[in-house]
Amino acid sequence: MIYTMFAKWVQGYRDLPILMNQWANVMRWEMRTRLFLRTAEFLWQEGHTAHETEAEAEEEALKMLGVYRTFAENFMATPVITGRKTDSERFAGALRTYCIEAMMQDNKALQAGTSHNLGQNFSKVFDLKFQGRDGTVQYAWNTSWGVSTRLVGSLIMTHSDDDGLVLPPRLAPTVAVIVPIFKTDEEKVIVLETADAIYKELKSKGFRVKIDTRDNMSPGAKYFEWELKGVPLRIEIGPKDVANKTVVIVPRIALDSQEAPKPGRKQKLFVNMDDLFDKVEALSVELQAQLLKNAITRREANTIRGVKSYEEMKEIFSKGEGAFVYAGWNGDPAIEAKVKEETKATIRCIPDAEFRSANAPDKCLISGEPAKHEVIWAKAY
RNA sequence: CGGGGCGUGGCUCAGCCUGGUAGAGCACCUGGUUCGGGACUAGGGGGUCGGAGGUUCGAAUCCUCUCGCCCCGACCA
Repeated sequence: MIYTMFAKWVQGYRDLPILMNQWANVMRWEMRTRLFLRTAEFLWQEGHTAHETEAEAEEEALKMLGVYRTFAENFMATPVITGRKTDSERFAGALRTYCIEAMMQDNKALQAGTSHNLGQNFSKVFDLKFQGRDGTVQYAWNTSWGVSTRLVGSLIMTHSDDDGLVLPPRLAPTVAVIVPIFKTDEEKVIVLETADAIYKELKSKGFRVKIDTRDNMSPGAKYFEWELKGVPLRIEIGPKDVANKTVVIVPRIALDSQEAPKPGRKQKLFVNMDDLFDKVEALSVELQAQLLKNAITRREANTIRGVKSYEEMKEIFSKGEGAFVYAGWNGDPAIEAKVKEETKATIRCIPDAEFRSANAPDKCLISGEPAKHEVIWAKAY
């Protein structure tokens, strides 16, 4: 449909480049579905472009991969590895398929987004031609790229812990929840008045905040409930706080800048009411960064480089879900098939330079032949 | 499509083998005491046991059929 329209719209090089983006619900026949990661119906975003030159298309494909990476890292706090797919994992009609790969907490890999340089494959099928600067008629160069609601799954599986969901502040519908604490009726009046003032102040400054005034629940029960829902910051305010003009802020995850909490405990930060807004803003920024940092640390701790033999790699994948294993590969699809058969691990990508090992292996781990690429092996969702 | 499992108050499940007054925890309602990490206590409401048929004096329980859901495999973003 999109290429049919492209073919009608594009006559000369001045009509290029052209871009169409759409959000659409997609239905797929899936024998086995998995919540968020593989559903029979899902919402996705797909973009398509047509360009005058191959170089321009390549640039676009890489640019969009970068956009996805930025969103994953800066908003979802989910670190990703950018790279290229091998021929066997490449999108059928593409020249090259690029991807962002994330590691979940069970060490399995999840493809979080893709971007394809389609070459002229589609333009030839749909007769998408234009008259070039030199007067000759040429086929356009295409790209396509997409992400889906699978990103929701990756966010959940990257950050959540035994207490429940953990949401990055930049995406959390509620960034902070205020829990008032009181015993007597007199305390209730005072505390609620102050808590409400704080609530209104934060809200008026554009902060996404909620106040939990339910009186049929103990404060502790509320803490657990909001933690379960992944709210990044909790603001506790009780009679003592009102008297001291302070509040207690409890971050959803431990922050490196604060003293480590005792096991089973959470960090409690005593904050002056006067600079509450600045503090809350700073803490949400810090928490956002902490999430990304924790996820990178976890990924690197479960990444294995310098594997000596295929036997060693098989050993790694025989235990639990394994790891990201960096190894040399001779470029032979038969090797991929063999490893998949024997370990269930596949080549997730040929990583970009930034992610390659300092001293990349020069031999294929499986065949012993000279390595064409350093690749990442992992079990995938 | 092949293999396995499950349907019992709102939720999670026990009871079924060996038929005999439908249960527990959570949730809900009322009172009292509580409230800075999931409150306690006393009382209370709520269930055609997925559906149909059969066996039996008697079926949540045994038999037959049927509907729905879940898990595993191949498949796949």
